Amino acid sequence: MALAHTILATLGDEAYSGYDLWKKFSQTSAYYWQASQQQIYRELGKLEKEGAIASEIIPQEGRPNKKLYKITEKGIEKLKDWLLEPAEPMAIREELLVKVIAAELVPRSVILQEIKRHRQIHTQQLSVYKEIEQQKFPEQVDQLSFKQKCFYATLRCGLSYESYRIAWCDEAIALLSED
Amino acid sequence: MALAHTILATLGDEAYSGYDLWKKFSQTSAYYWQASQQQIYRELGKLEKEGAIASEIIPQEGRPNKKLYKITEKGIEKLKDWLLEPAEPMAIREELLVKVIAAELVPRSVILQEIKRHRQIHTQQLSVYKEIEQQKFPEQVDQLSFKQKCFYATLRCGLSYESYRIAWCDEAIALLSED
DNA sequence: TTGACATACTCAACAATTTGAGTATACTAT
DNA sequence: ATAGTATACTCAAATTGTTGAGTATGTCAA
Repeated sequence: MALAHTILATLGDEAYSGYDLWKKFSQTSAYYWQASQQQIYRELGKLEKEGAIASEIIPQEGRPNKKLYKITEKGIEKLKDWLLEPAEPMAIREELLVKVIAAELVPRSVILQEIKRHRQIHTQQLSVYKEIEQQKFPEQVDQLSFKQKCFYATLRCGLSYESYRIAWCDEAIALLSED
Repeated sequence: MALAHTILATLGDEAYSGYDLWKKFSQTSAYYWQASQQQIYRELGKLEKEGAIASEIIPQEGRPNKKLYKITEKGIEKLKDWLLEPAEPMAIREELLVKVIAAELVPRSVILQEIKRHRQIHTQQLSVYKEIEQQKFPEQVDQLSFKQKCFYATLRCGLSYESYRIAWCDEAIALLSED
């Protein structure tokens, strides 16, 4: 599964503690994979057991010690093997659409309000991504390294995802508001 | 969770057997919720246990008997209650993006090939949705009933999702092909 | 006549995800 | 003073999702 591989990919760059990974996941990585704290800790435990990552306890003053994880040779091999396997596009599972399907059971305003709320959330997220784009990628894209381009591609995916969602919300609101 | 509610919403229109639901899910409903046969049968069992749906065994000649499920009053209430609760946009979990993040570990052609393969799958799915749009909604959209408009809105979501994915694949291929 | 495919469903096991509580320390603002 | 927030992690339980086998019958084409 992909959480393990996302962690391995992240640890490929530098060492992280579980907590650091969680923060990174809730911030920058949110646009390609989402995971809770508990999931990350458990996955780290599994990966260490199988030898794909190794930890070192860093004593800290004034705050709890942290366990810093690094990827091992074995982990890099595991990641490479996975990269060579094909992956299927992920299934769509969107609660809002299920609600739209059943919308006739409640007053029309209920579903319209809900779509508007989602539009608002996506607009918010879009502006977060736009901020990141401006901060991290102000230069010409062809000046970037391959690695940076890869990261930029995922950010562009997040950006266009939010734009598509907003456009759909507008279309649906127009369609379902008519009398 | 939404699978139960998707089933309830579907049974709101007419009675279905588990097998019929599965077929409907793999065909028309694929663009808002996906579920396997086993998930559907298990969920039907749970829903019947809690009294949200009721079944009737239909003896058939020449093929196995089927268990037809209908929604109950209790099920309709359950569905309505759920419709009134807000839902959060679903988390993005896209394996392809994890692969893009880790792409530097393998030859560039590996990830480019994979993106092209995904582009092909999305193009295929887009044409399926376009076919459905032409077959089921050739008329003026404002002529449709509210219920039909709701269904159409979900189809439009599927259509624009596939278009967005194809556009992203093109962007990513262009970005990552440069030297 | 054999094998593929469709109908119709059940059972079991496992993997992944979510939810919530719990432990501990330290900093900061009211 | 104390409440909120951040750091840092663990444990348990329930739900949801995937994988694969198993049971039965009927149709259709090679």
